[in-house]
Amino acid sequence: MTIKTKAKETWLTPAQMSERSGVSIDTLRYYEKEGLLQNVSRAASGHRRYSSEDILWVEVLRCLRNTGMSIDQLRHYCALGAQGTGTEPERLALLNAHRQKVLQDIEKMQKALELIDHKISFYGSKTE
Amino acid sequence: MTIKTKAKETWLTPAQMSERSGVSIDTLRYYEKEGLLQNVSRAASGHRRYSSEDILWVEVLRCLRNTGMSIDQLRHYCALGAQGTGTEPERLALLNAHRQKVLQDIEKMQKALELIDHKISFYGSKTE
DNA sequence: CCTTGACCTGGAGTGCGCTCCAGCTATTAG
DNA sequence: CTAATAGCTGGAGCGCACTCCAGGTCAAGG
Repeated sequence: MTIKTKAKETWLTPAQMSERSGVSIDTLRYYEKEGLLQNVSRAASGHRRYSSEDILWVEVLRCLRNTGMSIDQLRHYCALGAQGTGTEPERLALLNAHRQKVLQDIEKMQKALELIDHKISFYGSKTE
Repeated sequence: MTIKTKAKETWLTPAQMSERSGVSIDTLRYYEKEGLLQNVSRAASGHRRYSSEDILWVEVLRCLRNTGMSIDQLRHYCALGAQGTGTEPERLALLNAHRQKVLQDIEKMQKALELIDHKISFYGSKTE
């Protein structure tokens, strides 16, 4: 159970959050709908107010998304987080598995890069 | 103009080509339709027969696709190749631009990896 | 009071890169 | 000859990750 410190936080409006995180407002709402972003606060008006915690978490989400984790996997990971204590081993396992995948992806990219470089060097000489 | 050596080549059927290249038959046809795979030979029956050149080229296509080049960009690159001599500088430029993008992507992945590792190390200690 | 603009919701639409399908032809095994 | 297998075509369909839209609410400025 994460205890939110009641200290004055600077809440961000959707527009500010979007600007700050580089994620569109629509996508933020989409993430929330999919359960990737939980317990987003609301102003009396019903408008969202994002906390600094949310900012950090969206950063993590983007990091995982950018490295190829699917929304579905992310949803699973977040669901574990929501269940709280006891799920840490599984969460850790998921992260480790993802880490391996990213390492492999990087390797593949580097292999591909070699081929591209090779192809480029062909153009250096006259014949294709 | 690429002059095909008339020497006995071992032509591959679509099924063989698919097996060999790891690209599905449907995708091979799709690539051809999109102009990424040109002048594929045909048997008298009308069935495709892929040459060893085709094998090599599909490998290049996959390499570029795997590193994030879009079908659209690939189409452009292939169109240049089809136009023949004179387009080499532009082709080279495209490859170089792509190379830069791949380098940046690798860097981003490595940055992301750091965050993931950091997150993983958190689970090593007890608090999330 | 009226307008403006940011935000709300549920749901429809989009773009990409395939993937599948119907209906047909050709080749091969028995 | 027949049946099974592989391939052909044009076009429809799919999954993912958003992205957009209609129709409505709310708060502030003039």
